[in-house]
Amino acid sequence: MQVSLQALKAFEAAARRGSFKLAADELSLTPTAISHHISNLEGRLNVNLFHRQGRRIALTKAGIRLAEATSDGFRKIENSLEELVAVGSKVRVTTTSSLAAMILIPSQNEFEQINPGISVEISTGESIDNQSYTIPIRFGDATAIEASDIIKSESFNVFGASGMKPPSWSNEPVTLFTTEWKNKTLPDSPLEAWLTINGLEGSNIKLKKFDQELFGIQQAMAENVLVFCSTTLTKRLLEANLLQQFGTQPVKSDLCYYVPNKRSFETRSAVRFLDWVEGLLSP
Amino acid sequence: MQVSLQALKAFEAAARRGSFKLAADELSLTPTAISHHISNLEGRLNVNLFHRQGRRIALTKAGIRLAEATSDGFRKIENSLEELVAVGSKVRVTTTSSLAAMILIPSQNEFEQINPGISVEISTGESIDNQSYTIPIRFGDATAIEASDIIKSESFNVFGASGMKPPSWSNEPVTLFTTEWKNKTLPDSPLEAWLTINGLEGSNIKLKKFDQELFGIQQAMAENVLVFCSTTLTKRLLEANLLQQFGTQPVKSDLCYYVPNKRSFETRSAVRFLDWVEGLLSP
DNA sequence: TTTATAGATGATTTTAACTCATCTATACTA
DNA sequence: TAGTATAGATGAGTTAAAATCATCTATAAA
Repeated sequence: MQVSLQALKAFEAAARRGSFKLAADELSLTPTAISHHISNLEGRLNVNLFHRQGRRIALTKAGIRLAEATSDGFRKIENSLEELVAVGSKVRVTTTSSLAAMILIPSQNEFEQINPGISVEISTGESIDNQSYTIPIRFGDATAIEASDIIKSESFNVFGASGMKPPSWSNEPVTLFTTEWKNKTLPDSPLEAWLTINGLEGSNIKLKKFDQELFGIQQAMAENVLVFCSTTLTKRLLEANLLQQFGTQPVKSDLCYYVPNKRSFETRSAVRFLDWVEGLLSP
Repeated sequence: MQVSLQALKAFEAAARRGSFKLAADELSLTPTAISHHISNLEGRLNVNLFHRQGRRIALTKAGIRLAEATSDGFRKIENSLEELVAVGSKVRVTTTSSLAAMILIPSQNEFEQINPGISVEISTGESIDNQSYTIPIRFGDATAIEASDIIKSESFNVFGASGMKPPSWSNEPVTLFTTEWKNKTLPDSPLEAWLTINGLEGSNIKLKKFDQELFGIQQAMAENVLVFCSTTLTKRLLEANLLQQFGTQPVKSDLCYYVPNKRSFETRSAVRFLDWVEGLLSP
């Protein structure tokens, strides 16, 4: 096409505003630039687009036609751009209650301060809005998931509130909170393996099961009871000295946090956010 | 808008062709230019538009969305431009049979040779196609028409084939062809005024009336008879020595050729054609 | 009439766009 | 499984398009 797009943009603005000066203001140009663009356009098309009566201008019939097409065309493009800019400056994450409440939400502010211009929106539950461009961080079976999608493989250990005395596994019965996933297809939390590793198979343990790790951890802290749970979720609480470990060895599990098709997230904000979350969760 | 339209054009082509190189060929640019444009775009939008796997590229979800919008938008604009270019390179004229046959069609070729790139289409009759952008050259009452719309005011005179002897008005009866317009609202052809001016009021004249000047002129030439008609239509035939005058004075009339809203024709081809027609008809 | 404003026009300057040279990764070929 | 050709990325340098400035004209408002 032998005409310049900028000339068309100038024309579109001038046609819409009915004035070269107003068009110039809108596009942050001088009226001279608009005038040059339009006369260039008219020359190339061999068609007058404006009637000029001294300082007054009015669209010709041909100008009206072209103005309709350019307005529609540019509006379509601009709408799409605005949408993309909005998408590019916002990260929407949906994940489990536990990861959201114990890791993401407490760290959200830090991320936003390091990355001005990116706002983060965290939601939990059954994908509240099914909009695209929302990053799901799911909890699942690492053996069934593409390795490149995994953000963090889960290890488990026993934790207690920071003031607690170390438990004596051999003597009295010990109350231990643990989690039984609502989703039965998930691997169980690896309590047996943990007991084996730590030589505690025969201990007298009274289990209480929660369906989300979050609740078990909070309840354990409130009641001064032990909880068997993810090392990921407890990382912050350990660092803040609200939880403690008791010299036991953590045990690896087949559970993990992952993002389906992680590489397909194309906004740079999303990539940056995911990199940051991986850093947050790595030891 | 903070992104360049040229970058969007480059993106649109690359998205449509699925290759920077092909896009570059299409836009007569180097692949480097496309690459720069697209990475500029991605940077400004904070969104990746293509997945790159080495030398293979594929649109991201965001890229697909933007590609749809840009393709639609640019196509809309380009269609309109093509239409305007077509309109700008063609002049369509509709006029009376007489003007068409005796002036415009014989001169059409000359105009097209002086103005390469402009093609002329001449039609007669009741506006064969009511399309816009067709210039009507009408025959009408000069007293009822905007002065600026008039192309040529009509004068009338008596003509005969070039071999004829001058008529002797006073002696024998003279046969004279003349025109009676089908359209009764038009002023009559000014035969009375012409006789007065030339001092021939009492002559013995046998009138034969045609409803188009063209027919009267052609018939008069064929039968070696005099015809009272427009000086405009006979101009070419006089110059070609196919018709002659006999020393009589022409008489002005209220008839004229005109173009309704002449100034509203905005293609430069149309303006040039009308200027040329005026030149053609001026003495 | 005077003044202020919008636009046209031509020369000059600035900036954005394009290319060139170089490099990397991948696909094709032998 | 090198060897070659091709697509694209990257940074520096060049060019051409686009913007401005200065000047001028026509019109609307005061």
